[in-house]
Amino acid sequence: MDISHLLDDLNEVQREAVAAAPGNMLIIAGAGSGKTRVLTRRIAYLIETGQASPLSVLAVTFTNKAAHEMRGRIEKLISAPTRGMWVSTFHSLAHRLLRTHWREAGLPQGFQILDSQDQYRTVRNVLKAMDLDETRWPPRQVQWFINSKKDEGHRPKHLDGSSDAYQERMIRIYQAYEEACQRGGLVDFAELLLRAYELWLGNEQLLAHYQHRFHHILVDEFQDTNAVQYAWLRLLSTSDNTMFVVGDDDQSIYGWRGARIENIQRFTSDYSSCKTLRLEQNYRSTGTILTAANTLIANNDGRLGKNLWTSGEEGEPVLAYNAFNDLDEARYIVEECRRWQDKGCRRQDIALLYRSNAQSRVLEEALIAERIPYRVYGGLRFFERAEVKNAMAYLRLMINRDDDASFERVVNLPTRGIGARSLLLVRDCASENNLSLWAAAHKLIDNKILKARAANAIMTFFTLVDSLADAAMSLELHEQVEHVLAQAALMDHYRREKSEKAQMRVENLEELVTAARQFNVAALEYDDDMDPLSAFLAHAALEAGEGQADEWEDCVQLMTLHSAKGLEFPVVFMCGLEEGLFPHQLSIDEPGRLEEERRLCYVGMTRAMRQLYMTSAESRRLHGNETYNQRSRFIDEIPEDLVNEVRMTRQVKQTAYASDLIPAFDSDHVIGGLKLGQRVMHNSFGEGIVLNYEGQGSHARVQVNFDQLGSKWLVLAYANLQSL
DNA sequence: GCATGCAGCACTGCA
DNA sequence: TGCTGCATGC
Repeated sequence: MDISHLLDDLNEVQREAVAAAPGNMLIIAGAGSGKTRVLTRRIAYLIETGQASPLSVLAVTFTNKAAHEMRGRIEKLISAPTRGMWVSTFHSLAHRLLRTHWREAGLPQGFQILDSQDQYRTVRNVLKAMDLDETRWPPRQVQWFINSKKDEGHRPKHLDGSSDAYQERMIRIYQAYEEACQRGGLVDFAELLLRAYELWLGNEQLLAHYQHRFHHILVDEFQDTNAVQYAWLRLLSTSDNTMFVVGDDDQSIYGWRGARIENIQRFTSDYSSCKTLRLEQNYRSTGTILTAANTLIANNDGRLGKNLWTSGEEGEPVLAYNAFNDLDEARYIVEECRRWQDKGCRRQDIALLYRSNAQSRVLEEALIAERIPYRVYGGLRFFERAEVKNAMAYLRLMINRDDDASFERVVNLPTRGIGARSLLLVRDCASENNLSLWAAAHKLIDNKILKARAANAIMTFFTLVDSLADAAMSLELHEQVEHVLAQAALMDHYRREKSEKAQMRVENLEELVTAARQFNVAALEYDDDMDPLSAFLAHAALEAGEGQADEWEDCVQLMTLHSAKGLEFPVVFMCGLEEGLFPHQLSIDEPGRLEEERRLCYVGMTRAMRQLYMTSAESRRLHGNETYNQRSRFIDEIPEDLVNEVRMTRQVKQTAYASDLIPAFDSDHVIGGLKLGQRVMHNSFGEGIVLNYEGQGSHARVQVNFDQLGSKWLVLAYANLQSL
């Protein structure tokens, strides 16, 4: 078999990795160093040289995007069909195992996945049932506690709360939450992984089967594995099979999700025969961008050490723009987008990256105003929209009547006369008798505890769900969805609603039918006989609906820095580089978390191929109120000679904030010799920047954001400001 | 039981 | 800013 096409265009280290003799390997792969290429070529090499059959390959990644891309690339490389080869994310892998071995895993056959929204609601219900005050036991905190324990592999029974009353109570809540999930046949994201691990741990035969099957285990983004994932991989690997793991400690950005960067170091000691290779040649970015990123990341301690280099051109300096507010920042960015576009750059080659989703709005508004098409990744995704989740709740109940999360969602939607009082009875009955809500409601009706009216209403609901499930037998997937929308009167419900969003909701429901029609069970790689509806529900929970509509239209790309990982763009704007926003306020005081922010910055910078922009704003409207922040330390950590400060070229023409406070002004307008955005000096407050003004003559006041003291309004006549 | 309006609150990132 | 819970009136 000719394998030259797999090796010819690789550099020396890449080739060494791809064609290495069997054995455990750790590849430290810098950003843009051809990591995915090495991984896919390695798989193709193993198969084409006859060392592996597709059946014996297990390749794991973290995101669906990466998994799809990997499979696609492998398919192009090899002649054999890739069927039977497992290429997927940790979560869908775990899900698949649990589906196949639901009995051994102690789950009902129709178990459903809880996304974090569902999990939050479930936690709240548990707190309610335990009669705990939400202000003392914030559901978010409880949720975080549960997830972090699961990520560590701890069940309530493993935890000791005897020394700490708070801890003790948290453990009891965790316990109660687990019982609620078990009752409802519900599995959250962390549970998928933990259960899959326990499934193998407690089942030698089963484990042996998979150990025997997967001779070649390949892991992407290894730095993002958490304790359970690592333990799971450890279980699977024996002396007979080999691990090929690829990672970059500098790109570990999921510590908050339990990822353990030290798993990389551990790997080399746990697998003593392991060979380590470093991919340091970068094929993506200009020399300037790489040096800037390298210098930045050098501020972190305890790195494995790595220096990216390129044989390509030096390129342009990083452009830094310090806007005087977020609107000005957005205006600058959009203007630059326009310039690139005019120069012939495709819109999809431009990415606007930000730390948190809330930042997208101002950018979107500016793009809309300039009529530049854009696409936002992440944020509220398709399958997370309320109306879509409601429809999905009916579908889930059809498969699993005990799904309490779904029951709560739609038992009275559209309203059918089941009010808070009746539901309270149902919930009480459920927790007293350890029943699901569905079963508890049945019991209440059988025992004639509910009033006739409420009982009838609930009966209507029962009949509806049962008949939907019956009808589903003979319908195609998308017809099932249509049937639900019609029979449960969801479509009518939203058609009647007269809010502005109603139209949108109706369209989303129509889109859901389309999504069901296009959904291809084969795409999920389930070779067992999972029914299409179950597969669709799992797909919705695990894939939240990225890649809906418009994917191919030429659009400017907007996304968080986290979701940009693994992607590359010729032109990248990193927005909102301000202390408190990036690095985020919640991470600033802890060295470990600050370093993770810095790695996130590193990830962002290394997305850029040709031109990198880093923008910031003196003031910003966030969550409804104005904040004033210093420019991010990350910009200062880049060598000055690699950065070009863009000076403000023009003032904003108008502002969209409270227009009653801020009069419109034109660019030539000068107040008392000062302009907006101008730096000034005050005798006692020090230096600052003019943000705003109001009034005229002797009443004129200016708002100045002082570097040390923050923002103040000053009467111009007394302030004695010196312009700088 | 249900629709509506308002006050209070929270809010990083993701499968 | 946007969601949630609660009070209100029907």
